[in-house]
Amino acid sequence: MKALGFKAIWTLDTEFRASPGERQVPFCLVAHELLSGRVVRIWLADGAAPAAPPFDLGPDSLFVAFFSSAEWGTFLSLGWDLPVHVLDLFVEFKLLTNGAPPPYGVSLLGALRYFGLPTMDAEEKVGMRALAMRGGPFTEAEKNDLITYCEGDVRALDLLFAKMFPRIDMARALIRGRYMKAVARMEFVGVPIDVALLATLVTCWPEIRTELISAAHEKYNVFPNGVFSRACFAEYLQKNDMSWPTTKAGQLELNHAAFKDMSRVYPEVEQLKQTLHSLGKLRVNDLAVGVDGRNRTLLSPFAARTSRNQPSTTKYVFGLAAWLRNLIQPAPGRAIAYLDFEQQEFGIAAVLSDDAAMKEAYASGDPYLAFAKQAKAVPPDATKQSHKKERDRYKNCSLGVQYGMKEHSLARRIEQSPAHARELLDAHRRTYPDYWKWSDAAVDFAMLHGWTETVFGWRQQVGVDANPRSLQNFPAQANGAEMLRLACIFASERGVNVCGPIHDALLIEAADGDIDAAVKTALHAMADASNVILGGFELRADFKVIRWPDRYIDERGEKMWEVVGPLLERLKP
DNA sequence: TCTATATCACCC
DNA sequence: AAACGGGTGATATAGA
Repeated sequence: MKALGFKAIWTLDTEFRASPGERQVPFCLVAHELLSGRVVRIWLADGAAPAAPPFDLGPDSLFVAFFSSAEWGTFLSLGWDLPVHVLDLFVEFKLLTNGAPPPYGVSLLGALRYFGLPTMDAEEKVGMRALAMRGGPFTEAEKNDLITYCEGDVRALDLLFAKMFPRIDMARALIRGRYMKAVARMEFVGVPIDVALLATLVTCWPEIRTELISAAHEKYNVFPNGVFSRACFAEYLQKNDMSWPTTKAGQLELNHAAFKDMSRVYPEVEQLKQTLHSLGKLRVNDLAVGVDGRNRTLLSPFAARTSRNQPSTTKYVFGLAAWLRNLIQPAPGRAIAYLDFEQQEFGIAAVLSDDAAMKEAYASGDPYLAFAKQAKAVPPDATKQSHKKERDRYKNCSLGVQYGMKEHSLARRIEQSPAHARELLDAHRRTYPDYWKWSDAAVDFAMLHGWTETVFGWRQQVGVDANPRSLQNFPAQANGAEMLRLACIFASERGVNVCGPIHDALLIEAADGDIDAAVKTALHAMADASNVILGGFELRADFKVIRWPDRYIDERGEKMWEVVGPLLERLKP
């Protein structure tokens, strides 16, 4: 460990209280310096916390923790700086076992058991967690229990670190650790929410539901108790002599796609389709909003096999249906900006495969229309407006290829014959031969060697039963995740308030007068991230700024607001 | 009655 | 045999 060149190596753990949407309330911290043997135990609640941590946070120290965004959240709550170098054993354990889930899970307990290390009694852990959840005030005995428990996890970390150390690629692990700091900052900032609209939506939704249902019930008679009934719908179909597709299990196919298909044959089910769709998803009760009106939740970094974040889809506003993004609104005097990479996966594939035609298509600014031109399906002077339909087909083909889509699904998607879809896919192979050489080789490599990895070493173990389409998609998606992590790191370290990541995008915030500068810094961060991952190739990024009193508007939500908006106006208290 | 599986919703 | 990648989560149904 001395060979690493650090003057101090601290393992550390903190205890705190976490409530939905709120910042952490710190209780205690224990840290162990491995070279000197020094141990620090600090009570952090009741105003007992020091103004700064009692150790050097500079580049000579390494800080080792497990799921350390929690620790850095505690630091931020205390107004402390964050350390320069972080090694996160959760992330490294996740990496070590990626693609072959470990038998006891990826928690600290699971990792300890994986290596045959002694673990704390699970019951004791549950008890201590309950105590932390309950929160203060604590008796002296309870304080002591929490610190002792915290110290137990630090001792466990010491053992885990020793076991894992030989298998850690330190240079890259430190970048991943750096991301865990960025995660803590994003979780700390959160997404500004229009809490008044949220409250109205929550209060009025039951009534809106009732109105939508009773209108549809009059016509179709399929909501007998205020809920959609399959049996009644079957009756409706029979009475009107309508045939309807079924699932493998023999049930009526009731998803949106089926309704969409069938409403072409039976236009009379159109209204029912819309009603069911509107009723489909309004779950805002779990949205984690703090008393300061900000949406904060665990971002679950590195949760996906491709290393993407995977926050809860009910607690994180960007996981909800797109129309609910209208809830995102900067406070008076503030502004937000949404910045996203343009056609990120297409660009990554073009650069990593070094396919000249594909890179040219990306450089054109409209890769999908460029593809259609390269395939000679449209004239060289075609535009988005003049050849909308063709562009849409080539776009769907481009996107589908990334996921390993075949002619059957593509045909369905573009509502053309399988032969037509086949022709598009063939055109892709003809137009981008080097991409296909590279992509096929990547799949072959993964199957032959049993692993695949990104440019920064995010590796996935690959079994013989692996889905080849998943392997085909891995380079684009996983390198995209690497890129966004770097963008988050650069932006947050350069002082931008990053509210959260959205796979290929960032939401940032600043005072109204500072937002343009913040956008500029964030765009630079994204460009730098692209240059690092793609060896000097800069993907373009797009952005939109939203200033109070405006709110985030997602065009996919317009239709829904046409239905919900007026009802809300009429029903709101 | 509880749990596993299927289906569906939504996101990038 | 299937043929769209990575996910979370709610709900309905089947089976132990």
